[in-house]
Amino acid sequence: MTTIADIAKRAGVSVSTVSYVLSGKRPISQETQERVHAAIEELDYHPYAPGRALASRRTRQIAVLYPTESNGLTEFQLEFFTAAAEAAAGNRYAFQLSTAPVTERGLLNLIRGGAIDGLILMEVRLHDWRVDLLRKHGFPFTLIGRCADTEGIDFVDLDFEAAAELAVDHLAELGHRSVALILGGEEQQVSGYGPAVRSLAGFERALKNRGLNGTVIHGEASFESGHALAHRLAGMQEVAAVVVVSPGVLPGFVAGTYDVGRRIPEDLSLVTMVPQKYARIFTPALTTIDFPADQMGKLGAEMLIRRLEGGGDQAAHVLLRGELIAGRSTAPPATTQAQDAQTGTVAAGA
Amino acid sequence: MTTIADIAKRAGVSVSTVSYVLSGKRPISQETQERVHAAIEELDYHPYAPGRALASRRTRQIAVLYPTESNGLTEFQLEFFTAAAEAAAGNRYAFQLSTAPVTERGLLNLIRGGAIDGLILMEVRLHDWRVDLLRKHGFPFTLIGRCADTEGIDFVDLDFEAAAELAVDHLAELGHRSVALILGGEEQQVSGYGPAVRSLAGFERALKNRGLNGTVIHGEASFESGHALAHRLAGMQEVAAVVVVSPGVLPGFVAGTYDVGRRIPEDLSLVTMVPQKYARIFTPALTTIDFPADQMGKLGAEMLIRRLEGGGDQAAHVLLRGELIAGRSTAPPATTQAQDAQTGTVAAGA
DNA sequence: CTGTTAGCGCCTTCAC
DNA sequence: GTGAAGGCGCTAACAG
Repeated sequence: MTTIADIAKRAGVSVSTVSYVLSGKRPISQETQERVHAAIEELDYHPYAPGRALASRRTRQIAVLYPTESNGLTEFQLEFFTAAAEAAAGNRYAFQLSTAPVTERGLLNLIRGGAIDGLILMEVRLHDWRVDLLRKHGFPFTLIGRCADTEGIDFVDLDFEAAAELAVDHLAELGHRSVALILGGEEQQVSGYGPAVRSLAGFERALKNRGLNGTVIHGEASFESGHALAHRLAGMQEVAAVVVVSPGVLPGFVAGTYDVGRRIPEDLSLVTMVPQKYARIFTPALTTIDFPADQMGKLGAEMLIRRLEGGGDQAAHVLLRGELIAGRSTAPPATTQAQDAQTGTVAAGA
Repeated sequence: MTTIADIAKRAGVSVSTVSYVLSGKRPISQETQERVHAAIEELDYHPYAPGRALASRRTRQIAVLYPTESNGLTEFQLEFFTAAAEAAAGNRYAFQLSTAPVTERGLLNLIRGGAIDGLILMEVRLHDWRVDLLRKHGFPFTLIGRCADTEGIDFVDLDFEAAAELAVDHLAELGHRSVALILGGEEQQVSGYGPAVRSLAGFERALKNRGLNGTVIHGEASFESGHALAHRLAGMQEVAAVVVVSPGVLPGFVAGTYDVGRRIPEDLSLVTMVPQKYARIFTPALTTIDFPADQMGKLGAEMLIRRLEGGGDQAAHVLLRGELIAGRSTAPPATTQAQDAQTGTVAAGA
């Protein structure tokens, strides 16, 4: 194996010079640089990461913690991961996908093991022990979603409160006076799962503002559960408008709705919160509040990396607002034009 | 930071003893082991990966190479990744997702950089330079898909040839005499993309066996392209049965089919090759040949790890066969029973 | 602008 | 069954 010592010898310089040529951390004469680079070419040298990591105490690896048992958003997650991985690669960082360590011991092992420089946390709870632990140990991290106390920590989140309001407004404008909200399991409210808690808050606020009637329904993230919900909703005659927040129930819910003989949008207006790419799979295309998963992945990774590179004196708080894209699942034949547009509001502050 | 030296001192033993207690690579007396473990507890020691990696020349990291520009199967990829990540974690390996290095230089950097022990390759071509390069350098890897010469290399692949036959048989039994096959872009045939090449072969064989007429159509992996294909197919009156191999065209194709006033399955029988979970999203649920993405991810990771651990003297060749799951997209109201079953044939040999 | 050198934390050969 | 010691490849003081 070729090492910098070989390069040094070949180029007639010292090892540190080679190291500095590579890192650029101190000025090296043009001529020396060229000799070193020539040697690197000739000997086909590739820096050896573990050596580097041991000496510098940095691995240029980041990881995303994604608990598998979570209510998989499928399309969303994939876009998120690939965008994050690309952003990482663009900054010459490796991107690691970790599904395992939900235990304190596991997480400790991860951050003390020295294999990664920073972490991206998903599925964050309002009060999340992982956040507390990372903070306590001073380990760099970024949240996808956010906890209650965001003092000094980076996050990028979706504005589910605004999204729920937007959804209700949309349905109200279609003439509905009674709207149902379908969330994930009730334990999500209890455990303070952001999307569940905040969309509920936005929902209630919008109802009040508009003077509408509302019903909140919980369902598990499975096809069967969604299917059952459709049946249940069919029994509630007065409700012909529904907002589905939990993506997991969606396939079953839509299928179930047709199974009970209700058509979308003729008999039931539906607004969802999934990527447009996903919403468009359904027939007819669902109306959705489209959140830019790829932007989140990119931002999440970049925020973390910036912090790792020392640029993160000020915490970055990014709250993305989703845009409502009408499918054919709500109103009389709305626009079906493909549009990839999306908007986001970005705010920085402590 | 706590190191094994600290542990050694605390336990009153030498550093090598601590190391051996941790690795179990040589017999240590019960008593000594206990003292060491006690010290580890008290000092809250966590082994430091880079040190370990530098000394042992192994990182316990594997990576999957996933070219982003590929025709993303979304659902499939996500299931695959998470299953692979879990399998890796189960064997105490970290799982890395790499989207970047399509260049020879990038790949060389990756395998010479020492950051990973082995690679999983996706989107393999019949003649794939990456395979040649890895083979030449003796770097451990596993294929998802397979190349022409699989001598001595591990792979897990889907049997697209059998799948295409199965699809045609199914359609023939429904009474169709003329069947269309929708593939991805034509360049996939040229570049020898396995799924495209092999499903075409199976398609043609099945046509011949059954004495049917066939049409082959290529489309890009985009909504718009799929939409256009539906229009095009509508112009071919005699064809009321179609097999869609490329998942990318599916959403657009289905939407387009409805847009031209054709119903599925009443006016058009459709068989696809996507995960059932995905097929079920469509309304009505699509008939699909369901490949177990999670099994592939698990197997791919495990095969690689087994090889890394020295168990891989014999190359493992795994060819998974998909099961046809009838949705409501083909025949007169077929079974809609949810069934998660799947079968696979496993063959070992050089 | 360049060289010398002492580690980074751990593994493993060699000696006992 | 246990110790001692020499690296693994690279970085970053410290010297000039």
